[in-house]
Amino acid sequence: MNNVKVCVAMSGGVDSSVAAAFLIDKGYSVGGAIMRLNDNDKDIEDARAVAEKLGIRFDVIDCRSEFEKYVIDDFVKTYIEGRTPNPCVVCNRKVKFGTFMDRSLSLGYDMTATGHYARLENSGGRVLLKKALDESKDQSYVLYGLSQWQLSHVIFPLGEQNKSDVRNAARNELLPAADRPDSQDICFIKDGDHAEFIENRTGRQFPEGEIRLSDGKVLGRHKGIIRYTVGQRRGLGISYGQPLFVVRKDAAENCVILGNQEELYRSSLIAENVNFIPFDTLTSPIIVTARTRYRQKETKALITPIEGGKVLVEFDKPQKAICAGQSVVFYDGEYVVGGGIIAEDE
RNA sequence: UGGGAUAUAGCCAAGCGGUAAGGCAACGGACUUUGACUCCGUCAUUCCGAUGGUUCGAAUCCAUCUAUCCCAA
Repeated sequence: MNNVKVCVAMSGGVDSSVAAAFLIDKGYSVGGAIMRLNDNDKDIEDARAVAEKLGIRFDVIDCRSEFEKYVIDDFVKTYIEGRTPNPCVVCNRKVKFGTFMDRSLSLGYDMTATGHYARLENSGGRVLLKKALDESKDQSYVLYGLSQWQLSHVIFPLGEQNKSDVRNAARNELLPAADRPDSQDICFIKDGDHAEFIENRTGRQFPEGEIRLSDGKVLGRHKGIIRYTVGQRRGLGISYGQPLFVVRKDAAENCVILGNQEELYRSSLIAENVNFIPFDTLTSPIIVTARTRYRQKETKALITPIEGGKVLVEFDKPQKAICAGQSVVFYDGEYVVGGGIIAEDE
């Protein structure tokens, strides 16, 4: 038994539900709360049902304005600039472990727990972030942006678990969420059409433009630059004898540039909005392993601090389809060293 | 309207008398708390521009027509 009061961030899904159940079993004083991010009540009612089943307190914390301000506006802005955002990274840093956590703590809780697959370790006065034991479910990539204060108020009950164990636990506990499918896609875009979402939100239309080959030859027309992302192959509608990929987007010229697979490789990039976990600031170059997208195998890289608080990342082996707006995350073995948002490739 | 060439799925293309390769695109699925990538599957059974003919059998040979391209006028 302990008297630590933990607020579990409930989503109505399997992971957060089982996380709550685990903490109850461990003797924590557990309550639940859900972020209200939109006007849809479905998830809220699902989460409430889980909380009732578990017999715990349940609160709804309204995060709509912060979610719009930090996540959706950034998402839209980044796309308009011709880059490809990762809203989950921003949401975790600003909303889930920001607004939501602050408000849950102000309800009287000591800690916040989530259903993320990742681990924490106290060491030398800092809280370190580690990959999940089950690397196939590891979600440390989307958590690199958390501050020490945030990490020191977080519990990840599922960090040592396998997904199948979690599902079985949900069934054993007869949790309503047991067979709910894993979440995927952008939570605030229902039909998967992010371009339509951006057009509706901004009231703007993003005009057609040229699709060019990297040598300048015009191959066809695109349907609005926000519909494409670097590395994309499908949906281009261009038949060329070999597969073509988006190698670059030119927002100023409103054109999409295509090339073959080889043209997708870059050996370095510059990251901004960087955050580090084991230390506050990168003062000298260090060797890490790095990934430039979620669920990618890491590659050895040298990271060097440069002006403006940015970091130069130089890879051992060229990386495919480095995409501005996505996050690069640094690791040291199973520890997350930090990460940042890709500003440009070189 | 002299000569030559080519006509195979949305695009490129193999096939050279024995019953339609492959690539690209597209579509479907898997994977995935972002966008992508990747992987798996589907995609010419009134048929190989059209119509006739030769043959046991033709996209493959022959004839005619049509279309397109090139050269020459």
